[in-house]
Amino acid sequence: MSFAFELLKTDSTTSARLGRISTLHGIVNTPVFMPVGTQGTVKALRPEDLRHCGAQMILGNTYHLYLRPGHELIRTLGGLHTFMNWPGPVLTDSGGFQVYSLGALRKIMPDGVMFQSHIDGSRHFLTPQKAVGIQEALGSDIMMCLDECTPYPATEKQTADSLALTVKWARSCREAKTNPDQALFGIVQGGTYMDLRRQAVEQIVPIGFDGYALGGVSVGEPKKIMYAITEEISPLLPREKPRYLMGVGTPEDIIYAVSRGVDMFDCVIPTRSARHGLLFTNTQKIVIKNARWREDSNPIDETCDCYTCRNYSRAYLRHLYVAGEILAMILNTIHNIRHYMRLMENIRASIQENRFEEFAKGVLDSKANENNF
RNA sequence: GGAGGGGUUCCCGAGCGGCCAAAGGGAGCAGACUGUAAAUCUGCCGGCGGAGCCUACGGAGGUUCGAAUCCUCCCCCCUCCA
Repeated sequence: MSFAFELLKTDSTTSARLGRISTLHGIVNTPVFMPVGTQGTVKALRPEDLRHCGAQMILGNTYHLYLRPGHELIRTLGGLHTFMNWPGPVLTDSGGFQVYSLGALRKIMPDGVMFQSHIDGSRHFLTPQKAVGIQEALGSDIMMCLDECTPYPATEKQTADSLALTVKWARSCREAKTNPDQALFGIVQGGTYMDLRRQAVEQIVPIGFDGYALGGVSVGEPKKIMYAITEEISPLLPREKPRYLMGVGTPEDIIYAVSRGVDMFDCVIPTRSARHGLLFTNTQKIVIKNARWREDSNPIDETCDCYTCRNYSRAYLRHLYVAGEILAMILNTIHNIRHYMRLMENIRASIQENRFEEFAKGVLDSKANENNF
């Protein structure tokens, strides 16, 4: 068993935790933010860009890689790490999010999900067993259970039924797992119903996973609810296992969740926003296409050490974006990912130095000033 | 000199008596994006605080209850023939 989690430190005033995940492909310091690389690539970035930005672990996606190019092909070519030339740790999502996001193209059944491919319309039946099988073929370091990411809004009955399915599938996934070198995480669902969330914990944890995820948040519910779920449920998860808040989030969301004891995050926000021209800084969000940057010779963020900020002006980045140049997406993504990685580095350092609460407050205060821009 | 075609809102371009401040693109301006069907999507885009009014379809007249649309003259542009 090459997967392990070590809890190194817990913050004295909050529930923030400092930890270390060991995998066959390397060490991951937590709290960690994992850039999303759905189709075997973090869009617009080369692996070396990711490394230079400080990325430790990235995501891949079961559903997408199964459809194209096919998990057996990837297995034949040496697994996902080799295939995509990313030697570091990889976490694969199970396709559970696609159960949600491809709502119109799938049918949920007791034993799995009937998907209609968004690529060519062909039909595919994804079961918990298959989801694990695909992820074993991909060779990811952390596999996720197939779940149903319950949509918002959903009635209590719908949510309970959905949760029952997720729990049942979690057991199937656990049983289907054969490779001891790959970790498998369980996922806590339960929508916006706290009782169901607690039940989910009670039912998922005993199955015995290497880590636990909080899923089904950031699907359109009010932020308050997401925070409440995080606050309530995170402490109920086993202390000695990594906690993963799926699909989250904004820098503010991450800081909040870290303060409640969450260790792992992933989100498309930094990468997608970058491609769409929204750039993060400590004090403001920059919509790079805005006319106000037309003649601005400053970098996106004076305090940023990324390749983009060290070499290019806002005016140039605006030009590239407006002109529709590929380089705009590359440079923007490098910046946003580096921004997120620095955020996580700062979070880890502040926990280490027992000043996380102060750090969090500082960041949130400067974020609050965004409204002034 | 002769024959034909054309000048529409920032640009291209439809409209060819009322439903036209004028289709559709583009440009411009702004917004959204949370386990990626996303280099995507949305809104605004003549002026004046709105119902409304004003200014607008090369220019000037005219016909008509009503004109970007019909008529007259003028000014430009393009193609072909001499």
